[in-house]
Amino acid sequence: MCTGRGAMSEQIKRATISDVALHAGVSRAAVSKVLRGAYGVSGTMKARVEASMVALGYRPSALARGMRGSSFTLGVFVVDLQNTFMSVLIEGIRAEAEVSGYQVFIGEASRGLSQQRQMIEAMLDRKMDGLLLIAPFGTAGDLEEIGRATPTVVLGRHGPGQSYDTVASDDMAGSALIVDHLAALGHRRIAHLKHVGRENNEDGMPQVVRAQGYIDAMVRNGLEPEVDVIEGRWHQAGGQHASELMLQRPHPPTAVHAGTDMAALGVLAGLYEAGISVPGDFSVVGYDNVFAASLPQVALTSVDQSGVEMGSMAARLLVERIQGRREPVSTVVAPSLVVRRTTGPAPAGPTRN
Amino acid sequence: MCTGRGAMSEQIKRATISDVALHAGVSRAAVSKVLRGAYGVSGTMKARVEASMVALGYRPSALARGMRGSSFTLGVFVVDLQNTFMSVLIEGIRAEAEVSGYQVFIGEASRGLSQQRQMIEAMLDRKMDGLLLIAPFGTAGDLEEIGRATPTVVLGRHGPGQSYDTVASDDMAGSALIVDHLAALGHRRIAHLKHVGRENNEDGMPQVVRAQGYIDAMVRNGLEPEVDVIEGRWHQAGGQHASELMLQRPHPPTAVHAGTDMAALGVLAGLYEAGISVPGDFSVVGYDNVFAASLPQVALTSVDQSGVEMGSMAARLLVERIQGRREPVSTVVAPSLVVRRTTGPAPAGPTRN
DNA sequence: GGAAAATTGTAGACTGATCTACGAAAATCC
DNA sequence: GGATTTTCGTAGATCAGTCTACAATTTTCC
Repeated sequence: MCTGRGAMSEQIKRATISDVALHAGVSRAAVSKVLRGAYGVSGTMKARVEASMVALGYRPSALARGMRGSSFTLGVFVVDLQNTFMSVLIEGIRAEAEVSGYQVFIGEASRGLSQQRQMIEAMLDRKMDGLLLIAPFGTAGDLEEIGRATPTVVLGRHGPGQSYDTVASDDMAGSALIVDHLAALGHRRIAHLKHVGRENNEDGMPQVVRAQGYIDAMVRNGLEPEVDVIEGRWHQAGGQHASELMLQRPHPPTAVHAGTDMAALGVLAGLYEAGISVPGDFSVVGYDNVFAASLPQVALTSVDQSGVEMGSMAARLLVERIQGRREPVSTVVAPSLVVRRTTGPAPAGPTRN
Repeated sequence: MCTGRGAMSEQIKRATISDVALHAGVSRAAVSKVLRGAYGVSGTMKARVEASMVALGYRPSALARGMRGSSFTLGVFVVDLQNTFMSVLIEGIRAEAEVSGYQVFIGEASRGLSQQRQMIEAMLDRKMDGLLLIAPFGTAGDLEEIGRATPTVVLGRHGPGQSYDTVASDDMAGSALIVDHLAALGHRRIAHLKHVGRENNEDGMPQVVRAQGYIDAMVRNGLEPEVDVIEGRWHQAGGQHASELMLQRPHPPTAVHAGTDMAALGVLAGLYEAGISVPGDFSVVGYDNVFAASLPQVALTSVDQSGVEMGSMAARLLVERIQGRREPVSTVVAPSLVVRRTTGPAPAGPTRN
């Protein structure tokens, strides 16, 4: 194993709890008590043990601690790291987890339900104390099962669940903000891109709620006859494809609620290539307020979900759940509209419809 | 602990190796052998044990396995998840790790060296089998120490290291591609944004190599007198600030090698606000070829580092190292230039100079 | 056909912590 | 001042696996 290169590449063995006990002249149990801040330690002993810990550069093995107690680890499950909104959520999670003494590890699974299941099992295999699932695939039943196995908070899906908590943006209100904004600008033919996944288990998924919110708001604005839901996929290519569909209509819409910034960026790309002026001829609204939306060349009007707060809220709920809460909590965070330069007055056209 | 809500919320206990042994009527050691594919198992017993595993829905605890053997976990350390280039690298890592049977967990630490150290210690505490550090902070000495503690591959820093492997883009060649491209377009006053971090331990950091590559290429193109290195930070705000600095010059450059796409996006934002036309009056080149660069509204000319290959290469090296390799390997991946619409012919101006 | 070698399975120590049970010493009570 | 309670510390089981040493077979060899 050890090559003949001399002693410099020796692996330095980590100090264990036994080493500390030996060094301090106490029992392993005593060191463990100091470590956990448990009852039954005198000030003298505590000081002595802590001095030994420092002297030996001791750090407890999270692995071994996890065997009996908790592993002080939270698992964040993410479907797509490319979406920068995820990292905003994660920032909120991390900040909150830090104050509670938990480490956060992120696992990604972009390729569907089976990969997701594998990733979550991997987290359970490592006895993570709690799971944060960001916009996971699967039915509510799948999530219930996970929630029964370990403390779980689901981000980005509307609850309530039986065995897990949820934190979501108020997608109903978000859609209303968008439609009202466009209607106030004089738009009537306002389309909506609805995401349709491969599996059809869409209970509580944002796409369902946003679509419903869109329809409700259209009705409320007296635009029921103009309701126009285009089904597709919420990524850039999906948005680009949708823009082609819209332009092919005999009577194309003048504005679109794209459902997601990624899709909105695709729509903008499609319109750009078709030579349609934004917002002169067409207004586009996204959802998530990702980084790219704020670029001045893009200046996408979008709905902001205050991701950092959602993240820290979720982490807080998770810690509560780890500490024993059983009643499910379902939280909704109010979104806000960020108006930029992809929305403008409806183009002057035939005034009657 | 259990509230009076009935039996439905019972935690289902996981099957352990003992449960499987009991069910199959063999010893725990035998089950362990089957699990590890170790020598000394008859076909009959193997089949029987595997049947029991399936029957009980058994999954080994990665935690317990890690106590003696390996934890089958790779830790990916990331400085900034907002940068979408990271997720491209991670995709490559994950794909390669999967075939070797390792799980990948990502840890982020955006707030400097001490947070980074904490994160890496957390990974060591969990006995991860190997570490992939993406563009970490710290001196080469810090990295050597980590490499001595556990198998380590560093991404995005130029090697070689003693105790760890490196995978980096050939930043020298990348800078040359940029300068040659701009020079061919007739630009002479080509500036470069150099990142300057808080700590000054920049051995092998991309900013150093890219700056040197820029200078070399300028000299090679006979533009030595025009060398113009602007120091700042490689994020959007840094780029925006740099654009102001450049425009304030008595004799402003006509093109910039921004060092990074994030910085380039900031430069573009600054130029946009100043009403400077791109590429009519000014050409901008980034580095990384992130998602936002490909948006048609942005269309940033950039250097592509083929992140997926870099990621899988790094993972491959890490697995080799885990399997016992000691000699450090230092790899450099060739970059390529993606020409889009932020670069164009140099503006016609005073021909002398 | 008996010695040597290979195969197959088990016992039990070990990993590094937690945590219950218990004994000894000190503090409090009446 | 003896009984009771509290405080402080230890022994040793436990978590869920791995892995070495060894015993009991079975196979191979000459």
